[in-house]
Amino acid sequence: MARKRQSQRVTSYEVAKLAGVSQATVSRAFTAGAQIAKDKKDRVLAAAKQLNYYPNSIASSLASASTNIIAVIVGNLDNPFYVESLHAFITHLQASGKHVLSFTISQGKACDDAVLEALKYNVDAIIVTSAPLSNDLVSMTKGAGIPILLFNRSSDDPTLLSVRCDNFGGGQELGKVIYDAGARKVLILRGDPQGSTSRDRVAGFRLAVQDKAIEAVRIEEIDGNSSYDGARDAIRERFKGPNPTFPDAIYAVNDIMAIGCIDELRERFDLKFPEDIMIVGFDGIREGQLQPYKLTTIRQPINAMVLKTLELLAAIGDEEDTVKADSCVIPGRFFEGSTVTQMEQVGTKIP
Amino acid sequence: MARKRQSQRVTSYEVAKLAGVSQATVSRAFTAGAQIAKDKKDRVLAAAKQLNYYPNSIASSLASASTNIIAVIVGNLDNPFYVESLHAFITHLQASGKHVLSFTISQGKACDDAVLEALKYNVDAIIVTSAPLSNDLVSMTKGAGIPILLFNRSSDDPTLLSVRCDNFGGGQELGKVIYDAGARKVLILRGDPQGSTSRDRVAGFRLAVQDKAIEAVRIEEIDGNSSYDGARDAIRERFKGPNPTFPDAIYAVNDIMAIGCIDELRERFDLKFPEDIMIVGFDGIREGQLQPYKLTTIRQPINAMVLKTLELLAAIGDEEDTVKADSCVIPGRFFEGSTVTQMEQVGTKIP
DNA sequence: GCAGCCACTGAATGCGCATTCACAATTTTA
DNA sequence: TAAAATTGTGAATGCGCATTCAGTGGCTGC
Repeated sequence: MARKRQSQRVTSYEVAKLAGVSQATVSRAFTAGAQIAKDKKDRVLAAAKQLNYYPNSIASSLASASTNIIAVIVGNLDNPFYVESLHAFITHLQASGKHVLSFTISQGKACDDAVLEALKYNVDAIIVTSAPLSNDLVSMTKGAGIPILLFNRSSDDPTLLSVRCDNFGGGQELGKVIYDAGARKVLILRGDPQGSTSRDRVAGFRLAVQDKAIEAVRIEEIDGNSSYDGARDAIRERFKGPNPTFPDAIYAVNDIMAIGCIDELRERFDLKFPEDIMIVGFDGIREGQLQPYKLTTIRQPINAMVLKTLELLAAIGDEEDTVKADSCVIPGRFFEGSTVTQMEQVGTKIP
Repeated sequence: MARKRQSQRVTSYEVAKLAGVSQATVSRAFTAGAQIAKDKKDRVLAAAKQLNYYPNSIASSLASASTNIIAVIVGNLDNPFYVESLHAFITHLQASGKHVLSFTISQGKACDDAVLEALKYNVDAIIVTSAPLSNDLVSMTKGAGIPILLFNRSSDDPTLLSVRCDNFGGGQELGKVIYDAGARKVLILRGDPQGSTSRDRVAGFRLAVQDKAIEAVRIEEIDGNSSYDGARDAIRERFKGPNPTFPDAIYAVNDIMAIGCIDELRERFDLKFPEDIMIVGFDGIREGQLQPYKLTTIRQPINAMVLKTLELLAAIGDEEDTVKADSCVIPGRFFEGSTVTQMEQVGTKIP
């Protein structure tokens, strides 16, 4: 049934016949940098245009063992951060003649199935953004010689390359900001408890506020499931009952949860930010910068991270294993919104 | 250089040898519904597992002329509506064993390049969400026998299948709501002036408010580029200068522009919705339902639209051209937010 | 007991292209 | 001018699998 298609498609043999050359020459005409005389190439291209021929990438992939397809596995498209990342990957890969095979994983599931599918298609590389990965699969990708890269997460496996933001450093910076703004009672909204990202962001924050031994900071941690709804639920649960007491500040380890917090606290308690309570997020998603939020956060340099990832990919292609894993932590950038109380600038100017 | 990979990969011949069968039998073991005895199949699968074999989909695609890949071309990932659509496509296609090759098109560009790339990969179908398409390309897809479907847009070409929301009807409904709420001076924020979507939504709206001959409605139209920033710019421009006068209501033909309007008007004039000015959007994106917006809108049934699209795809596979194009307009659903003045309910209950 | 049928299997072939190899047609060098 | 290097080309081959075709063996029914 699907069979008729192949007869409809023009092949390089037909072009070769029309152009009066061999099929090999047609192939060369469409291969950048191939050895072919200019006049023949022109003749081939003219014949190809006349017949409406375009190369069959599938056949080409089979013959050359390179598909020009990159698999991008996205953990959670409900989080705009991953949407923006996927967008950046598609845009940049498209610009360099590659293609993106997209997979999504529902929250909390392993991405093993997606990786396996990607392997079947012999993709040139696999990029995993969040989502856990089993060791078996990693060894299968190694067996297949297909590079696999982690984006925005790290792994205990040191042979796995990963590109991520400096989550620890970013957390630290936010901790400092929150402390300097005077918060001494802080609620931390964690994301995925398994994930390295949430863990690092919390650890950096804690270090920063505990460093300041001048005055103790009381910290409480709850889980927000890395999602808007999860955050709202967690906040609702935490502050249920009559007359809840609020912390001085909330640190949500990603922006989408911070937004959930704000919405929930505004709706139920009509709280003002930062007057009643301060809040910071992490990621720098567009939604956080909408006028009703103006969230103070650490902006992840998505573009730089994506470019770095693609750079690594290219490097792997060149010389197998010479890539240093430590070069792949990129600093985030503090974004001053209006959800943290402004202190007098003098203090922060001390070198 | 990329060459070594192929030697690493286990092939069906090796599995065949280990299992003591022919390669053809291995192929059958991995083909659902193929004629193969149970014991042989078990033996093959065991051997495959032992060798870590998995079929090469590229080779399989070449041999069978079906890739199980669907190209999804997304016009504008800055608009959350398209993000949600892409997400839905990926999720549903993944569930049925298909794969998504994603392309994005920058605003206003034609999607010809992406279509051509998709053709090269011999995809099973091409889905285009927004973005214009040249006639040449359409005929090429026909020549290649690859179905092409429009999502959320229509075309003058009647042979092109398209699935979309009832934009005209939705616009009409919003017009009615706005009129009934008492608005007599309305500003319409158009999207892409070329696109059928914006046009239909405006036309329906106009019909509804002009229908009510009781009292004339003054309508003004400006362009918002279908984007958040575009809407903010348009609003800023429109209401610059001292003491601008505002309309009773704004109709943004999509939610993301409505949000841009709200942000701009809040920030510069501290307007309240719906007290100072009413506003409605179209799409029903998640952002519009955040607590600070609660946008009144028409929600596009993305899931239903996506499922319908995939259904059409399946139908095309079965029996060439028997698909009726008119069955593909799906009604949207009015979502009552809090950006339109509530009227007493009595009036609306009149049959 | 034999024709006929069915379920299954393996050998062979081709999908469309890239690539290797050998060779012809140049051009360069000795 | 002969030899060597260079460039360009076509024939042949294989990438890994699905599929067709021609069986083989077991079964049923008469």
